[in-house]
Formats: sequence, C-alpha cells, structure tokens
Amino acid sequence: MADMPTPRLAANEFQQRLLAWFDRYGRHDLPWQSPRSAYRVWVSEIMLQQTQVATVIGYFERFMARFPTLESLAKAPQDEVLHLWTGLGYYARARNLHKAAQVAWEEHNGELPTKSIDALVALPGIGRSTAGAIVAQSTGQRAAILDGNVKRSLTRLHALPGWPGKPDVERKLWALAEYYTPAERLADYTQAMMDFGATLCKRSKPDCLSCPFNDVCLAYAQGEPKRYPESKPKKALPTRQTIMLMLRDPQGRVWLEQRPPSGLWGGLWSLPQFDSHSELNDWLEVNAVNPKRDTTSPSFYHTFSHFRLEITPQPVSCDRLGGVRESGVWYDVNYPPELGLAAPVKALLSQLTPFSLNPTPGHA
DNA sequence: AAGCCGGGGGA
DNA sequence: TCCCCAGGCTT
Repeated sequence: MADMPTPRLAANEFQQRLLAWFDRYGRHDLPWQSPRSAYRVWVSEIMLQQTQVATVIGYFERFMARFPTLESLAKAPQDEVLHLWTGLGYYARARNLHKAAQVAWEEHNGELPTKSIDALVALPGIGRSTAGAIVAQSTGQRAAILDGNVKRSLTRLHALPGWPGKPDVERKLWALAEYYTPAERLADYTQAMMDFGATLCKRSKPDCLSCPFNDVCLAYAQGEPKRYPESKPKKALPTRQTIMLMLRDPQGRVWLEQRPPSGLWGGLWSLPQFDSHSELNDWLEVNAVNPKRDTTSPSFYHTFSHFRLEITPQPVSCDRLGGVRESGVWYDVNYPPELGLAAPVKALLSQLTPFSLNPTPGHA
C-alpha cells in the first residue's frame, strides 16, 4: 500500500491490545449478537448506519419480531417494512433492505451471499464497510470495516489530517483498516473496533487515560485528541416552507397520500403539502366537498441534515372527497393502519383529538 | 467530487 | 444551539 501512513504498531500487537481490551470492556450482549446470523447482522448493520446503538435496539427487536427471517422480509409489503422503520430516518435504507431481501431470496437461494464481499456490495444498501461487517461477523472470514468509529480511532492514532469524507483521506484510512485487520477472531475484532470508538475513543471526552494505545497515539501525544478527525466543512442550512393540509372527514379521519418512491420521505405516507394557501385552495376546490377551513395551527420546524423545513398545519373539515382525487387513504387515528409516516406527520397525527369517539371535545 | 437522505443524542 | 453518528446512492 503506497498510500498507507506508517502504522503506529505492528498489526499483531494492535490486534492483541484491542482484543484484550474488548474481552474486558466490550459489549457482548447486543441483540444481534445472540443468536448471531447473517440476516440479523445485516439488518442491524443497516439500521446502525448513521444511527446510534441505543436508538437502534428497540427498532431491531420490533423488526425481528415481525420479520424473523429473510423470507418473511422478502415477502412483506413495503408499507409494513416502512412502518417498522418510522422514526428511524434515512428511509432509503428500509427500501433497499426490502429490495435486497427479495433479490437474495430469488437469486441467491434465499440467503445472503456472504461468501463474497463483491456479491454483498452488489445488493442495494450494502457498501464496502457494511459488507465487511457482515462477512466478518457472520462468517469469520477476514474483512475490514471503515465506519465512523474506525475513522475516528485511526485518524487519532496516526494524527491523520483532513476530513475523512475526502477520497484521499478515506483511501489512507482503508489502507490502515485493512492492515490492522487480523486473520482470526474476526467477529470479535470487528465488534471491538466499533465498541472502542463508541465507548472509549468517543467524539467528545475520549477516555485517553484508560486507552490501551495511549503510549503510541499521536493525537494524544499532541495533547489534542479531539482535533481528529477534522470536521466536515459546514454550510448554512437553507429554510423551506410548506403548508400541510390536515383534511378530516365527518368521522374524523385524516387524508394521507403516499410520497414518490424515492427522494425525501420516499414511500412514506404524508399530509398533502402546498407552497401557498392559494395552491391549497385550488386543491380543495377540485378534491373536497364542502370544505371548511379551521384556523391555521402554529407553525413549527423540522430540521434535516441539509435544510430546515417550516411546517404550517392547515386543518380543514369536509363532507367527503369529490372530483378526480389522487390516490390516498383516510387515516383513522382510532385504528391507525400500519404505514410508514414521516416524523412530523406522525407527531401531528398523534396530537389529534379522535372526535369520532368524542363528539364534544373539550378545548385546551 | 459533491449533494442527497432523518432523526436523535450529547455537550 | 451545534456536531455528527455502525454509510450508501445519485449526479
């Protein structure tokens, strides 16, 4: 590897120290560790992309209760998969997971192709690092990972400058990650690298005094381990505005429409959205019978990684839908269907008074 | 190479 | 508030 920085330890010495640390301080009771299967490891790795362990555990348990096997996932309707993903974010992960299960079911004899990194990477939603994690943890074959934890630990150990999102920095990190990866105890080593970054070499407050590498860590020697990794160049968040129509029928049900299959909130069910009140009025004129607008609810913000959305809910009641209406569902808050919902939509629906059961609601 | 894609937890 | 997390896909 011409691109690799000088390692701070011989690979076998690094492995020995890390595994000794892991045996004492690592996490050995995560839900996907027992029973361990390629399917369970895979689902956990997808959920854990950009999502912390504490958040994932509950979702993982619910997901496994509903989809205990790859077959059950492959044969499930997408709405049910997205329903189990509601609130977890990055919904393309769920769509890709579902699609990959169907591909594996039909083209790989009903199981994940864990013999080959390349075959895994060919499946939607699985990149090089996730493929490495699946192979290492489910088969014990030698495979490296490079997730956020490993990037942080290795940039510190080597005082590696530059934002890890840059390709040249990432190449160096992959070279180091491959170099340190052992030939034995792959499942433990992989879990150890993640645990080390998540619980000791943390983004803030790294526990350097307890670190088994503090004698060779260049960032520690420089006195500023938190300086690594360098942070992503930041940009100002643009703000967008939207009006969300909360159209209710005489039974109190709410009209929802499914979003396009890809893009923001892809495949999720959401309230009809409009850029202006005049566009909303046009929609009501065409689609609703005897619409009665209520006073606009207070606006609130929902923040994404790349913009901020100001949401103004507009309650409207109507007798029924008319005209050429778009496809959608009347969502009954008393008997909620199992659909994927965008987080702010779920929040709005959960606030609703189920007035079909409560004809004279009190006022707040 | 850069942008897109969520939501939450920690400080 | 601000940062970024067990990343991958699209352009």
